[in-house]
Amino acid sequence: MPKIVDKKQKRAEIATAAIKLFAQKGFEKTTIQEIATSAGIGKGTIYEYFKTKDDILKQASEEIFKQLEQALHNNFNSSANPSEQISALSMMVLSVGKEVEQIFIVYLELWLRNMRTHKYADFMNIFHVLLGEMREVLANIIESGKKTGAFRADADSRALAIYLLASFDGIFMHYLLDSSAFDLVEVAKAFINNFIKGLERT
Amino acid sequence: MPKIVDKKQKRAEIATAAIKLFAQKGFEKTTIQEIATSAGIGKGTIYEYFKTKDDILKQASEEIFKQLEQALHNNFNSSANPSEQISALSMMVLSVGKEVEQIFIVYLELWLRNMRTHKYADFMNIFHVLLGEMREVLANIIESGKKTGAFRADADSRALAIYLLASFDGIFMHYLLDSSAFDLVEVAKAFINNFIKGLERT
Amino acid sequence: MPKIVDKKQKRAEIATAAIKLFAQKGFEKTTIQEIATSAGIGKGTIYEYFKTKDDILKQASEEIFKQLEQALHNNFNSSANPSEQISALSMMVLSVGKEVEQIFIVYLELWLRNMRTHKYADFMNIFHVLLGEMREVLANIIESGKKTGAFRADADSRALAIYLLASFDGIFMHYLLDSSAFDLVEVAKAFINNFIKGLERT
Amino acid sequence: MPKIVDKKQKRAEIATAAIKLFAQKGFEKTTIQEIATSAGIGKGTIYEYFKTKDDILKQASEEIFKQLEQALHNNFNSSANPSEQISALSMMVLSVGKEVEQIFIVYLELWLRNMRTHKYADFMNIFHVLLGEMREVLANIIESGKKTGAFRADADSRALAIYLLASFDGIFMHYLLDSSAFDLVEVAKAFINNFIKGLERT
DNA sequence: TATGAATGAGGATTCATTCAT
DNA sequence: AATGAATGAATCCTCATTCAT
Repeated sequence: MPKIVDKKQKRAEIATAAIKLFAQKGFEKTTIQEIATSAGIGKGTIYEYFKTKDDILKQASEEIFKQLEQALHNNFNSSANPSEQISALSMMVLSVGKEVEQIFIVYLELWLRNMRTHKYADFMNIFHVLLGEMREVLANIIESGKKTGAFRADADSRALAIYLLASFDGIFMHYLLDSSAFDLVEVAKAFINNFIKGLERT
Repeated sequence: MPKIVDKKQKRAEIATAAIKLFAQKGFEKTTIQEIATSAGIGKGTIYEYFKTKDDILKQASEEIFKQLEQALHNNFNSSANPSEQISALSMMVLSVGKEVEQIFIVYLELWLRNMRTHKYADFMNIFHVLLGEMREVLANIIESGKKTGAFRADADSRALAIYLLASFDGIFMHYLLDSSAFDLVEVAKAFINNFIKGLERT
Repeated sequence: MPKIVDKKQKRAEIATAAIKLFAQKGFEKTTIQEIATSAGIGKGTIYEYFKTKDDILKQASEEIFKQLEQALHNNFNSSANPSEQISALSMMVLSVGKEVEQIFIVYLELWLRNMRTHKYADFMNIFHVLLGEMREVLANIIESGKKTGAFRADADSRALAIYLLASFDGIFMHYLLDSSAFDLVEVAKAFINNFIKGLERT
Repeated sequence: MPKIVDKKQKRAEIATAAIKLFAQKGFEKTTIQEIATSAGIGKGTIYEYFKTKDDILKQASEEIFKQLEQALHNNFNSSANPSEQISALSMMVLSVGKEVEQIFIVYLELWLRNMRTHKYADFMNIFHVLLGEMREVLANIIESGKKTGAFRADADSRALAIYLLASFDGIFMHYLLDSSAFDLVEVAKAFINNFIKGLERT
């Protein structure tokens, strides 16, 4: 009887090794040999777990979205008032910190790929749903603020939610290009604070 | 020196052809042959104008930043009050429209490349400067608003400028992935409006 | 030694599975995995019965010649006069029918392999002997016809035997390429009949 | 301006080099590198002339049929009486000699490939036509013999033509497997002579 | 100057074979 | 004995780059 292996686990392990490399060098520039070496296995073994190189990217992206989702669900507790909730949610998203940097870079590459094909390929769907959910959550918070009278009644909650979420990608992108240019948390705090101020009734 | 101009012009032409392809397929997946064909010249001729494939990307990125810069400088006239200036600047950046979509995709790929190397390679420097300038312009507008008393005195103008500019990339990125999900201008207007509201004294 | 028989039997079973695949896809294009799957066993198990992939081909060819031989010996009964014997032998060879088509294709591939190496490798020896025997049998029939005065005295029995046997491969080959082009038995009958006519004294 | 090359000629040259190797080692076992080396060019250059490895086989087979056709058309002159014509045609086919041995081996491999796919792929079509023509020519000769009263009126000219042509492949196949076993021309002469005797009226 | 023919380094993928269980 | 996980040698093919014309 052959060695018993948790195929799923091993797939995930390889994907993790791949993500690191994809982040460092990009998908195209990363070779199967490098992934194998990084995963501590033989080149051929990769093909026991993945059909093609693209398949690795697919698995890797699933890994990524799983992590993103987890990071979000773990950290967010919807206590407090709408203003605080927005602030908390924003900080949470942006403070995921170093461990997600790599993830974000691959995430950006995936984004790019999907931009080009102009359709949500496999994996991107997962994210599409996640993004939709987050927009909803955020819009609801704003709506609830409007209901309590804390926020302007004329605020377009969906539009604001969409843009605010998008802005997270933007600031992260700018931050990762040159992290010495500014302090991410500080800048974000100032901005989110201003965003909330814009919402609040006076 | 009758050929000098020609050479420069041809470089630009080739770069333009390249940008289109880079946007469609990505840098790695675009072949020299394709660029040559698209530019209507022979494969070997490319090397009369560019040292390497990377060199084409460099020229392409210069082309891109030239266009971005032009788009910005052309449209922006610093009339009116700070609030209106912010609004105008924002709309201008975001309303560049279809012709810049391709540019943006390549711009994103360049961003990704520089994220990975963790240093501003050649071409990126140009952008670094441009970004710095824009941050400065925006921060100054906010500062001037503070001076006139229109804006909160405690507003961190640099932080807000940094984040607002970054947010443009974010929303554009989200928009280009799925342009049917929302109306870019509408969403941006609502958000910028809120941003200004957050700044204004009450 | 209870396992000995099993082992032999299993070898034969695997070889049978292999022959089917070799006929369909050719030896090179058939993978060990496919043979294993087709035989209903694990890939590794193949190597309990065969040293290498070539070894399977060897066994398969033995299987093939065993079948060919059996088909011949079963059907041939040397009754009647020389003319009838030739006719019967010919028809027997050619009427083996559908079940041997697969066999013939692999047989042809084996032939090709041995043509290339310009030596009778292992398995081919068996056939070499079989071919020799058949030539002998056929030549003897002709000789006996000459002795009884039924056949021309100047007939070169060995040459005719060699060629006639070879012609069976030729017509089978043509038939298998496009079995709709002609009726094998009908064509063969006409030809063999003419062959015998050529032999008979007038 | 680049080197001017007769692409067609070079394709043929490479195909010729390939045929030699295909005959020696078989298509599957012949590597692109080997073909390139044998053709005295670089591995990559092959792909300037052929899309894939299969494409080389296709070109090679065209080369082969061109040669076969030429060999036949060059040598056959329809003089003399039907008996002599048959004799001449047969000898011609079989006496093509050494230079066609290689060709024949590849021809056999092509045959095998097409047997498997059960359809005439590209190249095989050419041969199909050639075979049809030859059957026609041969059948016509027999028919003309029947008309002059030299041959039996009841001879099935088409069947005999089909089989006789097929027999050429058979005897060649046997001869090439072990050319020391018999003298091809001698054996063929005896056989063809007998074939004609079978046809002739008595 | 312009070109495309030539090239080989490089990379994805396949698969026979080994071996630990 | 039976198995399939692991492996790397081997191979096809791509493509940036060079260079002769």
